[in-house]
Amino acid sequence: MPTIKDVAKGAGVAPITVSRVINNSGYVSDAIRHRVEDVIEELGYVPNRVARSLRSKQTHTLALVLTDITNPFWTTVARGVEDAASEDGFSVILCNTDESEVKEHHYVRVLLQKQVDGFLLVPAHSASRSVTLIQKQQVPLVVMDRTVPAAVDIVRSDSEGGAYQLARHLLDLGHRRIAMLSGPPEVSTAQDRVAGYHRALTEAEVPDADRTVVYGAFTESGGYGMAQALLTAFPRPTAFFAANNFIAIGAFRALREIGLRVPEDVSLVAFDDIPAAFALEPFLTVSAQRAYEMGQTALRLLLQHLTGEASLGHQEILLPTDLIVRRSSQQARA
Amino acid sequence: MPTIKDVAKGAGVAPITVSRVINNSGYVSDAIRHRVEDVIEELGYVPNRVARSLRSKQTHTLALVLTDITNPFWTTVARGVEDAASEDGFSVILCNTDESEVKEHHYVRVLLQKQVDGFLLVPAHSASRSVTLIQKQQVPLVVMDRTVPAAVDIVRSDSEGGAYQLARHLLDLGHRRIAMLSGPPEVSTAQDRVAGYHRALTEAEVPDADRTVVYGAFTESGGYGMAQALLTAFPRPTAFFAANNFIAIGAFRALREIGLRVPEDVSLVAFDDIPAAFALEPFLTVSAQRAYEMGQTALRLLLQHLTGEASLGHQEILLPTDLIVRRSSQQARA
DNA sequence: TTGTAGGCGTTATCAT
DNA sequence: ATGATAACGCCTACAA
Repeated sequence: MPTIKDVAKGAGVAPITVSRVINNSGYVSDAIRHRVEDVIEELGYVPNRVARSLRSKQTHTLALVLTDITNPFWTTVARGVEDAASEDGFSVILCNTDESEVKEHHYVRVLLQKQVDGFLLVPAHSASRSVTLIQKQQVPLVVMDRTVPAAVDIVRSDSEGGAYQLARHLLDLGHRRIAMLSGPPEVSTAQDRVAGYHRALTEAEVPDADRTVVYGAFTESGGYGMAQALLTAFPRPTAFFAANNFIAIGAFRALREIGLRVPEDVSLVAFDDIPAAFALEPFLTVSAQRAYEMGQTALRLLLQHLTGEASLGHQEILLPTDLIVRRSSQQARA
Repeated sequence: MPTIKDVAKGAGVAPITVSRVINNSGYVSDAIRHRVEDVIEELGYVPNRVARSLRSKQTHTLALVLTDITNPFWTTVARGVEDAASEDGFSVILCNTDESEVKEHHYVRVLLQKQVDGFLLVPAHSASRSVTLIQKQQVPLVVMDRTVPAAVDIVRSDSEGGAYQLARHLLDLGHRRIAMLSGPPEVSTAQDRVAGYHRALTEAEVPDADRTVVYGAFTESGGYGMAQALLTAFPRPTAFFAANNFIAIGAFRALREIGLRVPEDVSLVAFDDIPAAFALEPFLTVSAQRAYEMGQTALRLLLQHLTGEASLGHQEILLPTDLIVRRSSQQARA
C-alpha cells in the first residue's frame, strides 16, 4: 500500500504538501495540487486514518452499545443513530449486550482502547460499572432509554406518562381490574411504567385490592409466564397491560391457549409498538415510543459534546410516547 | 491519559517490558510483572489500540455494509454477524446503504481508510464499483445475499430452490393460475426466485398463458401496487407468490381492500419470513431464509481469509430455505 | 507557497 | 530476563 511518502516522492514534493492537498489545508499552488492529485490517482493512494487518528486523537468512530438489535425498537433506534452519525461523517460500532453486564463491560473496555470518540449506551443495570469507567476516561457519553444514578446525559421516553395514558385509556373503557405485566423490577423503565399505571389507577380511585403487578423478563416467554400466573387469579382481570411489545406477544399466546379472546374476553394493551411493516393486521393498542427520534436525538447530543457545544451540566431529554388505539382494547363488559 | 511510558516510568522499567506484560508475550519475571500490573491499576492505564493498529496493521474491526438494518431479515443477519465477530474479538461497523450505490461507495472508501480488516457487503448493484475497489485494495471481502459477476466469496440463500418449493406447494394444493409478485428485475435474488417459479410451473406443465410475473420494488408499496395491477386480470389468479416479506404485506393489504379473503378467496405465500416474535398470529406460508446463519457463516468465512485458512479460490455458499406452511395457503377451489 | 523536524503510542528487531 | 532503537503513517509546530 502506498503511503503519503510515496506520493510525495512521485510528485517531487514533501509529504506535508501531499497532506495539505488531501485535507485542503494550508496553501498549495494549483500546479502542485494537480501534480499531487495525479500521482494519488496513479498510485491508488488511500489515506490511512489510523495514523491520522493517532496524531489527531480523533477516530470519528462512535460506539452504540445496546441490549439486542433484534428487538424492533432497538433496530429503529440504531437506524436513527446511524443516519445522524453518517450525516456528520462518523462511523458506528454496534454491540449487543443481551442485558449482560459482563458482556457490556467487556465491550466498553475494548471500545475505550479503540479510542472511540463517544458512547451511546443502554446500561444493562442501573448501577453500571461501565458508566463509571467511561466517565473516568473522560469519554463523552449519552445514556439511552434508562436512568442511572450517575450524573450523565440521558435520552429516554416518558415511560411514566405513556403508561399513565395507556392505563387511562383502559379506565375510560370501564376497566377496573387491570393487571400489569411488568419488566424486571431493577430496570428503570419497568419501574416508571408501573408508576404511571399506579398514578392512573389512584386517580380513578381503584382500590389496591383490584390492582395486580407482576414482574418478569422483557421477553415473550416472560410475558407468557406472567399471563399464565395471572389467569388463575379470581376474579380475573378484565384487562392486561404489557410493559413492552414482547411481553404482549407472550401474554397473547397464553391467553389464546386458555381460550380467551382478545378483545372480546379480555383487553390487552402494550408499551412499545410492533412496527406496522411487520404486521399483516395491526391489532395491538399501544403506547408507541419514538424510537428513531431517540437514536437521532441521542447521537446529536453526543456530537454536541464532541464539538464542545453542549453545556457542561448534564441534561435529560424526555421523548413523548404516542397512544395508538387499535382493536385489542374494548369496552369492559358490565 | 497515561501511556505505556508513564507506566514504565512508574514501575522503573522500559516501555517494552510493559508491553510484554500487557500482551503476555516474551519473558517477564513475576516480580516485575506484578509491579507493572500494580502501576497499571494505579494509573488506570488503558492500552491504545489505535497505536497498536498502526504498527500491527490490524484493526480487529470489520465492516458490515447492508441495505437497511430496519428490514427484519437484515437485522437478524446483523445479529449473526455480530455474535460471530465478538466471539473472535472483532468489532463491527454498521452501514446502511438504502440500495444507493453512491452511499455504498462513500462508506466503502471511508472504511478502507479506516483500515478495516475485512468487508461483509450486500452490493446495491451487481456491477458494483465497491467490490472492485475493495479487491483492488486487497482487503478480504465476502458478499452476502446477491451474486455479482466478479470473482468473490458469496454467501446466499438458495432462492431458486426455495421459490421452486413454494411454487410446488401451491401446485400441490391444486393452484394453476399463480401470479408472481417479483422484486426489481436487476437484483439477482429476484431473478432467481422467478426462475424457481418457472421451473416448478414448467414441471407441472402449466402453460405460459396461465403464468403472470410482475416486477416492482421489494417494499410494501411495491407489493401493494403489483397486487392491484393483477386484480384487474381475468381470469383472476387463484394464488399470489410474493418475492419477499414486504411485498406480501403490501399485497395482503391490496387484497383485503378489494374484499378478497386470504386464504378463502386467494392463497398468498411469500419468500422471507416475518420473524415469529413480531407476529401475534403467524399466518403467512413462507419459504424462510436462514438469516442468522447467513450472517454467522459469512463472518466466519471472512475470518478464515484473515487467518489465511480459506482457500484462495473463491467459493459460493448456498444456504437452504425452509418451507413453513401456515394458514395463508389452502386448496384451490374447483 | 513549500519544507524540516519531531512526536502521537505502540511494538519488532536486535542487543545485553 | 530486560532494554535501546527505530519505525508504523500522519500532521503540528516552526522555519525558509
